[in-house]
This record gives sequence, structure tokens and C-alpha cells, in this order.
Amino acid sequence: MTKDAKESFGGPVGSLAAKVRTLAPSMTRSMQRVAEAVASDPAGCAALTVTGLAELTGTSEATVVRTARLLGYPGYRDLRLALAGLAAQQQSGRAPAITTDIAVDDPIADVVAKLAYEEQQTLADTAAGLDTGQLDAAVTALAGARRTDVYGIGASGLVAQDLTQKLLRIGLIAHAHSDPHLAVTNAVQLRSGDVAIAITHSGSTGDVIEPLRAAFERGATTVAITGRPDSPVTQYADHVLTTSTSRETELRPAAMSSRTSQLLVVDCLFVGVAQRTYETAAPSLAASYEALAHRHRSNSR
Amino acid sequence: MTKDAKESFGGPVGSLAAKVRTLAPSMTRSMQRVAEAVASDPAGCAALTVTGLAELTGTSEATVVRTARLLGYPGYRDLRLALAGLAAQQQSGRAPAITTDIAVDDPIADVVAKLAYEEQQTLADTAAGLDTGQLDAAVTALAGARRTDVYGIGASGLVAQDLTQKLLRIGLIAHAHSDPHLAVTNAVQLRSGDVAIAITHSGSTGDVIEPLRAAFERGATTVAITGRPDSPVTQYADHVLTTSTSRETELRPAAMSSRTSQLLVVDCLFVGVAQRTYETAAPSLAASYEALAHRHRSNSR
DNA sequence: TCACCTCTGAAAGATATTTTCGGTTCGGTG
DNA sequence: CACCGAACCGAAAATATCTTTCAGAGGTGA
Repeated sequence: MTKDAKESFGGPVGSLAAKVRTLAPSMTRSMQRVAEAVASDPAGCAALTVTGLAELTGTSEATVVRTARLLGYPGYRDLRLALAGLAAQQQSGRAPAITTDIAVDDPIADVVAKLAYEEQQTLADTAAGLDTGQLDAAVTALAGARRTDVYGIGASGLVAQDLTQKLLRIGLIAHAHSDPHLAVTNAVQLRSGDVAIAITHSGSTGDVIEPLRAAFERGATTVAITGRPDSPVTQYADHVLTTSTSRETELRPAAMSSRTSQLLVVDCLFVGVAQRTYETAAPSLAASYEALAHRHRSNSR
Repeated sequence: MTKDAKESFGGPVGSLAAKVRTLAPSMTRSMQRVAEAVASDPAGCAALTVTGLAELTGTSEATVVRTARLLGYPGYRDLRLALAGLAAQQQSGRAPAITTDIAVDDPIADVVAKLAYEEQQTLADTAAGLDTGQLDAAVTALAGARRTDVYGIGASGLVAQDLTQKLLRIGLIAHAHSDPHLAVTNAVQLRSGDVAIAITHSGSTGDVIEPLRAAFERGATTVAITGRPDSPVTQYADHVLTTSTSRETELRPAAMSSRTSQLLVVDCLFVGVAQRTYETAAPSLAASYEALAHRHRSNSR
């Protein structure tokens, strides 16, 4: 794990709300109360001391400090500074637009607007929360891999296929697996120099963890793309790429935003690899484009 | 307890530099040193404790506190918070300068920022360009369909599968086809009251047009999701949903933004249908969620 | 039910901030 | 030139704030 002790305030302040959401599931109840208070009213919390915030949230100082730590700050003092920064930004910044959930009786135009807005938000959060060091390491591994396996199930399976399709287009050898048995069967064929990527939002999908583990134990370089950086899947991951989590509503399943987030990460991987292997990637891209050209138009009539 | 801190941080932070200038004459030499340090590098000073700043300026803690008081803050702590806010504002001021294409030698952080930005752009364009009338009609057709077929090839095939997965989760009967022959075979089974959806960015993919045409001729309600509203596929489409097209660059194939755009449209369709069939959709969603729960290892809180 | 484990807050311990207080400097004055 | 007073300054005490420790509460699975 690359530890960037350089950065003073624990990362771009804009990402705090996103961080709270991603980490909320791994928090205890009291910590969640603190995190929520902090996320919902940064300015107000910045004005409070540990003791004050502890009282406000009905918890103890210890819990407040623990929460600050979990959010990536050395202690409450630094969290407080970050909050002050965030508050200042918010005040000077723009007014947040549509924040309400999608309702059953929303007209279709509102649905479009809200969905677009939320997905944009998801993208911003993901970009802010992505560890570029980990990303860079993953790209390096991919660019030099003999072969690459990608594991994903359900909605994540589609993302896995998307990545595979892209990698194939620039001349890499990649396979996506959504059948758990076949995935494991393939995983044990991997060895040092190969890459295995597991995509799972929850980080706890056994069917995806198993093949990654097999690959990990075989010495392959393993990457996890997950919304839960502390989940089981990361045990077997050399590099962890975190996707963002937005709150799930009845009409908008979590799968929707996690998919958006995962795809952005996958795109970043792809472009990164394409950069690294530009000499071979550019001709490959052109070639695959050519090969498909006649499929359009010509037999359309 | 009582939240009195309305105007918390001693006035508008932007005025700090000005205040330093105004008050400088009435300051003693040591205090001027502190004030100057603070004004010239707010971010740096925000990272220092009272002792640190005293050392940096070659003065004492007492002097630092006196300076903070003179500047209008209750003590150093509050000055520090104001500095953090100021620093954040400054930083956010010089952010939005990413309009250029992704270059081969862009650092990975830029790649992330640019990709996120472009996808956000794509979403906004798509939402703006979507014909809600057509969308509404498509939703109505879907909600009342006996069965639904979705055709898509390549990257669009994944979008087709995504839509299918979602519809299945709310109890509808839907199939995705990426094999052209099977697609046609299935299409001829459709009849009035059924729905066929073709997803193709170019609108000219023969392998997708053929099944849509078959369905169209059988009397099914047909929908085209395409980036080219004047393309061949729309001949056989009762409803056309237009996705946005952003310019393609060497490292960023068109497939990337078209996919983002298509997915937004698909999400809108899904939510629209879920609204219409809320009575049955809500329980179905809950049921599929339940059914999957045990597949995740129980580390969840 | 019981053993075990995690979560939690009270209080002790460590830091940071504020205040106090005495020494120093400097300009004026006898 | 010696003395005085006032402002200035910083060391260290006093206070406030933050962090850590530890033992009990509460929940979980066998």
C-alpha cells in the first residue's frame, strides 16, 4: 500500500460525502451517527470540539476520534480542518440542484433529470475517491501481463465483459468469467506475471472471491474493484480500486450507481493500458475498427 | 448544545489579506512577522500548530495568539480554521482546466479526471437530448408487454443484457440476444403486444436491424436506441430514443461514451417501467434482493 | 445458556492552546 | 549618564482540547 503522507488534509475535500457513503457500511452504529452529522453539516461540525460533536451525536469523544481515523485523517483535529475547508467551498460554491429521491409519481422528465444528475454525482465521487497509485500499479501489471482473467457476477459480470472486450481490442489476452466453477478452473492456470481482476460491489461475493484467491495463491497479480475497501475480497488483492457508493433508493437499486462507478474505473484501466502499450495498441484499435466497418451499412439492406 | 455559531469564522475569509494590510501598522514587529506568514501561505500555516507557527516565524506562542486576536478571531484555533477554509477556496478556484483530449503522456490522475469529466458531459447531453414523449411511449409499451426482446451486439450487447437483467428483476419477461441468427429466430415469435428493442450506436448494424425488422413486421412494438436518429434502424422503430454522440479520440473510442449514454437511457426505461408497475415491481425487487443475500459472506454489519 | 467477541464511553494520559508573569528593550527625562 | 516607565516579548504555568486505554455492556453464534 502506498502511503501518501504528503497530502495535508486527507484528500480532496469534495470527496468527503462520498467517503462517508463508501465507508458507512463498515462503521458501527455510533460511528455512523457521527459520520452522518459530519457529512450533513460540515460547517456546523467544524465549529464544534470533539466533546461538542460527541454530545451532539450522543456518543463519546473516543467514537468521534475513531470516526475521524476511519475517514482517513490522523485525528479529529485534522478532520475539523478539512470540514472548515469544505464549508468554505460549499458556501462560495454552487447551490446543489435536485436532491430528492425519485418518487413513484414523478413525471418521466424528472426521472431523466434525476437519474442523469445522480450518475454524474457518482462519477465525480468515484474520480475523487480513486487511489491513483493503486490504479497506476494495476495498469502497469495489466500492460505487462501474459494473460488477464476478469471475474464478475450479475451486473458486475457485464462490467467484466466490457473490460475484456476493450482489452482484446488493443491486442491483450483477456477473458471474462461469470461461471464460478469455470472461473476457478481458469484461475488455477494463472501464474506470476498474469493478472486476475475481481469485480464485486459488495466485496463479499464468494463466487468471485474464490477465483481471485486461487489466482492470488498461484502468484498472479490480483486486483479488486469494489465499493467496500475493507471487505473480504481485498484480502487476496494486491491492488484495490475503490468504487463509490451512493445511497440506494427503492426505485433506484444500488446496482445502478455501482455499475456507473465500476465502468469509470474500467475505462481508466483501459486508457491507462492503452497509453502504456501505445505502440501496439493504436494499430490494434484501428484494425478492429476496420474489421467491423463492413458489418455496418453493407448488410443492412 | 445550543448552536450559536452562525457567523462562525470571524467574517468573510477572503478579507484576510486585506485585514493584515490594514492592521499591520498597529502591530508590533513580531506580530507583523506572524501576520505576514499567515497572509502569504494560508495553507501552509493551517497545517501548523501554534507552536509550529511560533517557531517558523521565530516568535512565541503568545505572540501568535495575540496576532490571531488582533485579526479578529477568538484565538489561534479559530484563525487556523479560517485559514483552512481560505486554502480550500484558493485551491478550488484553480481547478476546471480539463477540456483537452487525453494524451499518450498524460499522468494517470489526469486520465481519471478527463474521463470522468467527459462521461459527465455525455450524461448531460443525453438527458438534454432525450425525447420524453418517445421515452414515455416506450415505457408504456414495455410495462404492458407480454414479453420483451432486446438486441445488441458488441458493447451494445452488454447494455442489452443490463436492461434485460433489470427487467427480469421486476418480474417482466425479457431476453437479450447477441447472436444474430437466434435473435431473428426469436423475433419472428413476437406478435402484437410484445416489445422489441434494438440497441446500436451507429444505427447501421445489420445484425441488430434484421431482428428488429422481423419483430416490426410481426406487429410487435419496436424501439430503437441509437445515436443516429436518421439511420436505417429507425425505419423499423415505432419509438426512437436518441443517445448522444461525443467526438471520438484516438485513446477514447466512441464505444465508451455511447455506452454511457445508452446505459442512461436504459436506466430511464427501467425506472419508468418500475413506476408503472410499482405494485408488482417493488415486491419483486425485494425478493431478488433477498434471494441473493446469502450469496454474500456474512461480514456485513 | 454460555463463551466469545465487538462496540462503547468514562476516565486517564498526552498535546495543544491560552494566560500569566517576569525579564528585556527602548525612548525619554532629570 | 543613570534612572524610569511603558510597551514588547517569551518561558512556563494553567487550561482546554484531543487521544488512548480499559473495562463493562451488549450482542452473536454454538
